[in-house]
Amino acid sequence: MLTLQCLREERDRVISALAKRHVESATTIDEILKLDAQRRATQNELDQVLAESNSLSRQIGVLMREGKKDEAESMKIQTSGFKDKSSALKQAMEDAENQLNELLVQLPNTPCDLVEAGKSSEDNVEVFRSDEPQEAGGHAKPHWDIAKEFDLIDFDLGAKVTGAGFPFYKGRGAKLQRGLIRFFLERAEEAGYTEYIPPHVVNADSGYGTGQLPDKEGQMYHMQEDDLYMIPTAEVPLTNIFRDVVLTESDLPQKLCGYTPCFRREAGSYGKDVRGLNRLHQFDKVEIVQITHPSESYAKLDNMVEHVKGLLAGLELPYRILRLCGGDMGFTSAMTYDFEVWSAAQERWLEVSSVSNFETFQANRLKCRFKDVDGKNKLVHTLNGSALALPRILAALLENHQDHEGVVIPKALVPYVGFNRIGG
RNA sequence: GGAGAGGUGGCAGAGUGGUAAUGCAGCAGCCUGCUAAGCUGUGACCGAUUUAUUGGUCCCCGAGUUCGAAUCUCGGUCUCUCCGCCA
Repeated sequence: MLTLQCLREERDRVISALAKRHVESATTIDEILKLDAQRRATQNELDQVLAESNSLSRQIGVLMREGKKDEAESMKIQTSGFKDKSSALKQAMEDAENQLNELLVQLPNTPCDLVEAGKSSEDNVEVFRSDEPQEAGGHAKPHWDIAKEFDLIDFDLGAKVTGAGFPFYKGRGAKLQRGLIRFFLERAEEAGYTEYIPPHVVNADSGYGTGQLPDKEGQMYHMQEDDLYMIPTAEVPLTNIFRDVVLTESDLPQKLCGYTPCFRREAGSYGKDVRGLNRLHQFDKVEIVQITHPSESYAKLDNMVEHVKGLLAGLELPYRILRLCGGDMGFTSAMTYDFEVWSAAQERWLEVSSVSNFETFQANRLKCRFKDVDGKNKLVHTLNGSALALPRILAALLENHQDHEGVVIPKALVPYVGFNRIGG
């Protein structure tokens, strides 16, 4: 969430930045500032009461030690009233703080200067397009047909055993999946990311830390009995490693990566959007995360974009990169690049990666800071990106690399999957 | 799942009702005739402010008892040991 300090000092800049998201924030922010002032005033009053009561207690302590019980008893009488007064003030302070937080949590991150205003995905800016040709063949088979023909994925079986959106991968389909994961992880390792295998289930504090809670409560599977959430992305456990952590400046940047399954309820999706591998309740993804010094987060964002470009080039897939406009960006992000691969049979773009800089928005919730040269604690910047999400990559591989007899595996991937084509 | 023990600063470690000893490490300053020793300071969070200071909170978390809680009571959580179950 946004910091109070930022709202106090840069009220107008925040309002105009949020306007890029079509969020009208002036009223909320002014209400927050009012509550903030109120809270501080209450705290001053409370501190005074506590100071007086502390000093009396201390004096009683001295008298007791000296054995002057009568004097101590008479002094106790003076303390009556402090308790009511202080608990009333505590309550008032807590109320103001709760109200303030409730409002603060509703404000999304401020988009960075480069981000266009824009209303929807229509207004995203294409910043790059690869040289790979986008086949637009009426003859191209959709991936669900290819998957069936070569028995790579069984959607019906998944529906029987679990439900729609939970496919089985079989035989070469499973190997392809495993090979892709290894390919992505090893490329990340070469780029200096340390691999983690995190828990696939997290507690509510972690969900709050990265911003899934309270905003996107309904997106995650929740295990009521233990109050735990299945992760919608490895971003959640990986970034929460740094919750309540103070790093030293030389620890920065931290670069980590991890493969996990991701679980999303995706309530309300339907139609061609969810056909085949387009949208699943469980899918595999390799995620990269960086924790950086504020001065270099945008340079690192560029590095991450380059890294993902390298992966897609290795897979020889046609793709484009979009800089999301204010209206289409996620709640917590200050700037996001989406990667989309071309689906030859569906003749449309499929999102396979989203690379974002959250600046201090997550760090503020996480309380992840570093000690700067002056010994002051400052919030870090957090970034993450998919590198990459598997199902749509698999779909694009099957559709774009098909020939008359089957599917050709791109050279870079062959060592990881152990075969160079499917069929034929 | 059952029984027991425990959680104090970066680390070690005292503290059974009067407001957190001591040691080590790190950092900064001072001193010093040399790989040293010594001395001083040293956290986080929320505030006030004349930026020199200054109030409050923090002994795993939350409630309670008390003028006063690291210390007593209740609940939670995590760690360790033993038993049971188990890939």
